[in-house]
Amino acid sequence: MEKNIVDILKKNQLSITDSRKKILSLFVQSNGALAHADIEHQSGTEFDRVTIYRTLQTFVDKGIIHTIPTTDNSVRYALCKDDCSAGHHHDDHVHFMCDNCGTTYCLDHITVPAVKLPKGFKVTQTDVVVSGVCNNCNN
Amino acid sequence: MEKNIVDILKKNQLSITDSRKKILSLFVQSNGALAHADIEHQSGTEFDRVTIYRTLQTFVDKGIIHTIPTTDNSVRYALCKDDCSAGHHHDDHVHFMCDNCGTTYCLDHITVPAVKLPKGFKVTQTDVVVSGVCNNCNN
DNA sequence: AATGCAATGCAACGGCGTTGCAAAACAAAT
DNA sequence: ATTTGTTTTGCAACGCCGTTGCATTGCATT
Ligand SMILES: [Mn+2]
Ligand SMILES: [Mn+2]
Ligand SMILES: [Zn+2]
Ligand SMILES: [Zn+2]
Repeated sequence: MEKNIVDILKKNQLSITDSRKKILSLFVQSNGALAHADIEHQSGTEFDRVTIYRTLQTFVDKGIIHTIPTTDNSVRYALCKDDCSAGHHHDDHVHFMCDNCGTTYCLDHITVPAVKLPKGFKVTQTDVVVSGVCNNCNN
Repeated sequence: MEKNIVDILKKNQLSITDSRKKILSLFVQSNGALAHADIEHQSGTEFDRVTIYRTLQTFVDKGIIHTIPTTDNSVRYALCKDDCSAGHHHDDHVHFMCDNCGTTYCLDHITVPAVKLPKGFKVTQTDVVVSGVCNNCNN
């Protein structure tokens, strides 16, 4: 869906460049989250790594992708399927990391549970990261 | 409690060294989690930063401290108050990061909720990181 | 086609975490 | 207390990650 990719960029008032088209298409095709290294690898020497960093940051700012907290503290990104916009992310779903294949999934339909905190604590965001074996590896 | 510190080290079959005593005492005194930089700062030029890295790793291996997943993907450590031992951590409590003062807390009495996952996913660990304003800043 | 502005590539930098190795410190035995 | 073997430490070096400044290129608009 080359068309679809361009539409997403236009809708977010981003100019259409090769790197943005390529990187965004990688996210659309992928079913799991992508790290900077994944993108660098999958796009060969096509783009400078700085461009990848900047493109990822732009996409996050625009609400096109969101960062995912991980237990191995690496930075991963995935498409926002929620109604995210510039400066307002609403990706309140559970994330899953497979210990076997390393894939990180957005479980978009599993919303994070409410956590009761001690008096005096004000909650603004809750992140849930589940580790284990994914349905793809579990057969 | 100089005595207490040494006891913990002995109980874990670790030789008693200046760096281990110092670093462990920092954790015992602190009410929040510590990053490598915090320890480096609070111990001045007393120890090489490599020693701090190795000491932290040793403590994690022994089940004395545990790592804490954070949303800003920095590495933080805190004392295990649960019955953790070498190779077997059981720190299934919620962690809280204050957006205001930056402190990361172990909410030892708040256990992580069970999360229902789609069929085929096997859960081995669940991490919950809550962000917001802590009870110390909220006054 | 020309213009103004935004994005990219390149080079350099600082910070983080790791590794190898020699020196120092520790624990156990004499 | 001294010796001995083992563990820990400090130092140096390295690679990786993410950032920044700046000149060049590419994009969108007229
Ligand atoms: Mn997600
Ligand atoms: Mn904890
Ligand atoms: Zn898997
Ligand atoms: Zn606070």
